[in-house]
Amino acid sequence: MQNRQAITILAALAQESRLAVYRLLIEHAPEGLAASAIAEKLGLANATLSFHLKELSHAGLVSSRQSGRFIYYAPVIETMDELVGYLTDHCCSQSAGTCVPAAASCAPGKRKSTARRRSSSA
Amino acid sequence: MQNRQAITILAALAQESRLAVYRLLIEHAPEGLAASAIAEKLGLANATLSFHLKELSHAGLVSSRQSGRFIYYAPVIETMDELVGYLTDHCCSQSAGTCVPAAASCAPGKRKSTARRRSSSA
DNA sequence: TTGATAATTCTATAATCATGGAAATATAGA
DNA sequence: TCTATATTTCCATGATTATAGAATTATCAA
Repeated sequence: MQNRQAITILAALAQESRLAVYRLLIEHAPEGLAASAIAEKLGLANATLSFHLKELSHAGLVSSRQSGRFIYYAPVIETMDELVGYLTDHCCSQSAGTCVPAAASCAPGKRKSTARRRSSSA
Repeated sequence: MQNRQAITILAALAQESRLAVYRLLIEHAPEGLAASAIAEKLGLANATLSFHLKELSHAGLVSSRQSGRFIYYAPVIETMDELVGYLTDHCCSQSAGTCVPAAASCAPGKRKSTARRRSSSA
């Protein structure tokens, strides 16, 4: 993960509406929700939601797929995995202490592998 | 973790200078670095760094302790732990898939316990 | 106390971002 | 095709944020 990408991801999540959207989509992972359903559940104007979904997509935090007239948005868990890794990268490397690297995941049924995760995880 | 706190933490990290400060402090966990050392390493003006350190402190991402004329700043790992938990909370709860809850940690020597972590971790 | 160093606060400016109405685009069904 | 529905883009407005010079506060050593 590059610095600029991490900033983009963090900025995407550091906003009330977008964080609510993301967490709602996490609940509905992996299939996701249609934009109209998100707008209704969170009480957001269409234009506002569209703006925020674009930000989340651009950050790689959500993906979209068309199904008829609906566009379904779903979270991309790998992105969160990588972000957490980046944030705690090289932890304590300049110190004497031993360190447990970070990991984050939420994969339905199967655990998606990323560069950094706790060794004992399945 | 409350929604507002998560926003504060994410916003604190979603800025180039602050993310650089945080990652630098992570490297130097757990003892941290003096403000002057941070300013020098990252090439930031004193006033600018002070502004950013206040944001990071306010978010609970760093702590400070005075030592003579120096003020040492160190990362607070527990905050990152809790944030990651919050971000992937209730993952897939509205779906059929099984789900591995998230965890993040970087504790020198000992693993700090938080509300949510992978069950198999030490 | 005096001088030097460390860090913060004050302040103004420039830049970026969130919001939603209105218009435009896309899809589906009849 | 025509109509209804789903979503996005355009645009203007208000609000928030980053930056650093200058002044201020705090600590130490002599």
